[in-house]
Amino acid sequence: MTQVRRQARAERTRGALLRGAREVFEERGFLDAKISEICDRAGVAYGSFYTHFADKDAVFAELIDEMLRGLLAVMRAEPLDGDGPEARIARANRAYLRAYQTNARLMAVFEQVATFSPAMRQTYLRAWGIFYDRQERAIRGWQEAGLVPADVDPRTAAVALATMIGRTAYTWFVLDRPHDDGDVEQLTRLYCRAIGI
Amino acid sequence: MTQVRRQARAERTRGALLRGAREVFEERGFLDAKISEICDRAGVAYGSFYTHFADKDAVFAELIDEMLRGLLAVMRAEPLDGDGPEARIARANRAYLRAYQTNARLMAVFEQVATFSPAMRQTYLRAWGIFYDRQERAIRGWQEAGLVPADVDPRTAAVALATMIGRTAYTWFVLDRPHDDGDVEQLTRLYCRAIGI
Amino acid sequence: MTQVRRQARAERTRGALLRGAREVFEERGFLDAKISEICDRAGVAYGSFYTHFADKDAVFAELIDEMLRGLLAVMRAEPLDGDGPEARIARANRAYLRAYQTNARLMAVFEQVATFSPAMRQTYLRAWGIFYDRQERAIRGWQEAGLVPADVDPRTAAVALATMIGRTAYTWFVLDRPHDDGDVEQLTRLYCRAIGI
Amino acid sequence: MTQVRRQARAERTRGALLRGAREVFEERGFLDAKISEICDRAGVAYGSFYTHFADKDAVFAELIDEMLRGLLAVMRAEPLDGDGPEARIARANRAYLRAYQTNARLMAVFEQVATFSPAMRQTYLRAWGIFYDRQERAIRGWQEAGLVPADVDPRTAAVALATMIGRTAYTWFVLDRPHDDGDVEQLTRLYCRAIGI
DNA sequence: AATGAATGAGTGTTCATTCAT
DNA sequence: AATGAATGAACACTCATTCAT
Repeated sequence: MTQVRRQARAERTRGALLRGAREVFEERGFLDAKISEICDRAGVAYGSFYTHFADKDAVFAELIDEMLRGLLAVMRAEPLDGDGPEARIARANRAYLRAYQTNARLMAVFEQVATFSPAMRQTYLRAWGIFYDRQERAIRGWQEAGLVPADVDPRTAAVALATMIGRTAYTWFVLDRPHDDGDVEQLTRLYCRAIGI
Repeated sequence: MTQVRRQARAERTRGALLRGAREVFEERGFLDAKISEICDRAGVAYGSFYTHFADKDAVFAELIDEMLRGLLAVMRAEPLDGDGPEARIARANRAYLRAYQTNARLMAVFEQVATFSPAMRQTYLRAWGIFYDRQERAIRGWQEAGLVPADVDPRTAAVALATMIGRTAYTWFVLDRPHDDGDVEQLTRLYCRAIGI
Repeated sequence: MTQVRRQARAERTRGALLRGAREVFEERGFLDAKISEICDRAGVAYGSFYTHFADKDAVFAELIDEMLRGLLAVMRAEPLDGDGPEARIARANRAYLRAYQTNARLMAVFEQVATFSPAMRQTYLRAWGIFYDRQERAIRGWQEAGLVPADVDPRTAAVALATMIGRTAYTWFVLDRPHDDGDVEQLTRLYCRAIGI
Repeated sequence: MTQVRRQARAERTRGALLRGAREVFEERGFLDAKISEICDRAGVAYGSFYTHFADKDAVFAELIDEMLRGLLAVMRAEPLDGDGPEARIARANRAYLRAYQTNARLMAVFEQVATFSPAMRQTYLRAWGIFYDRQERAIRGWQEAGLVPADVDPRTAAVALATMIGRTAYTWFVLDRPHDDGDVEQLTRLYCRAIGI
């Protein structure tokens, strides 16, 4: 029982630390985030941080994993309006942009860290790999169904168009380029036409 | 003449420093670049750095300005094969990707720094603004000539497609995603189709 | 209890640092005092300095506050020989000079720092203000009691005579002007006569 | 003739440097005075400073010597109102305070530097020695003439009272303690009474 | 588990002074 | 004499991480 209580307490501390870390990373970016401030926000003693995380990179990695899992969940939950490739593409784009916006501040830090941390770059590449694969499979399927012309290379198209969507999200929600809701449809139209739909 | 000789010496030192800085930034990224190493590479005393640059940010900014100017020059020099929108788009993409590749390592650092330095972010946004504007004008012109459908929004399309090309360059040359020469053509085809050409 | 022990350790470190700082400031003056040397004297790691003090100015300020408090305590403890204004003035002068002498080396640094640090200048002015006020009140009291002529302006006299005593202490104990014990009496006689006693 | 012209030119440069130095020292104090700023003010090349002065201390010393000479000249020029010891003391005090005020900003720096530079401290002590001696001689004379009681020790009184005047000047003109013109008379009255006049 | 004091490596920047023209 | 570029020693401060209670 003491065991259980201890674990519960530890879990609470850990959770507080995670929440504090997210706040601090979002406000200051990775480089200017101080462990001491994370502990302050968590209402936890300075040294306790290291009871739960190996180092600064470790909390960050955990936060990103959590965010990425949430992102996929949100995307899966996105409703499909109508059917056919266009509806699917619209859904994927809408879902991605919505999920990105929700996490924009942490996403910004993710992109930042991927820039100088080899480990985080791997995570970044892996996440993109998943998107690329998924879209490649879809395009390939449409192609086999005769909905997409044969001269489209599914892999290249998937990479380029996922990149377009992904970086547009960054441009809109991190760099704050002005945009409006209609732009999401425009984006989908560009995507569809690009692969000949 | 003495005047000139003096300036010449200073110019030489400054140049050496700039070259050393580029090397070091490319090898280590901005954060791990040490002024002392820059000076070593330049064969110049530590303090001389500060004779020519206010600080680390200042050399970096100068390097980026220089690179950006070079990039535009290279792009202007790219030959046009054939005519019509498709040839123009192909040319722009080819030029951009080639120029990016030439400067890939410094570009990577540019993207990194834009991630945490407000000043560099401004430079970054300004540079992209130029590309967006240029492509928007082109699309608008084709639209007026009846070559591009009316339902394409020139601004949104320009931003999205420039982003696609730009981020693909990063993906290929910085993140080292595999790609081959044919992919450039694929990219151009996607671009053209996306705007209905 | 653990709490107490912890605080006790911190208090010990802090005290060692304070003692080390006093030594170093006294030997080298403020400008040539190095944090590293303070830590060496305290037998403490470099970084520990910053666990206890914000910066060099902060330790110094604390040292000065402590010294000033001690100075007032010593002065209050000075015995009064006889009564009447002359005895009181003699006592005050004796006390001040004795207390100054005890702290002469740190006093010298205080005067030095007050010369270029606005914050320390404030402390300096405040401390003098206390002396001025006290002597002004005394003179005013004697004046009301008919012991001091009406044409003496209590404030001006207090400021000028406190200044005389104060700067004489500096001259004797910091600048090492030769002087002997009888000079204290001379000083008191000058003070008394100056205000017509 | 070239010789002469050269010398004249050098003299001009030197003078400009001296004026620039005074400005900068007065504005920033010794520690924050930069050779480069002195040269800027003088409209002279950076390196030329060392053609005329051995180092920063050297210009400062020269400035102080010049100021001290001027101070004595101003004091000698002060008119004597009436005769007798009181008139002489009034004159000396008036003269000193006036001369101090004229040079207050540089005086402040002089006091500052005397605080950490052994050489400047010597100059400081020497200058005060002159004042002490002069006042000691005067008091001794008046004592021999029966104008001052025998129990006054001329040396101690001279040192203490010169100190009073000198530090009051600092207090008024450097530390900006409020004071008015009548205070000069008060000061003189305190001085006179102190020595029994 | 929690606490918070202790640790110490790491580096950008300043600026007086020197020196080659 | 004048110029101004080159030099390099010197140092405070930060903060992630460790560790004794």
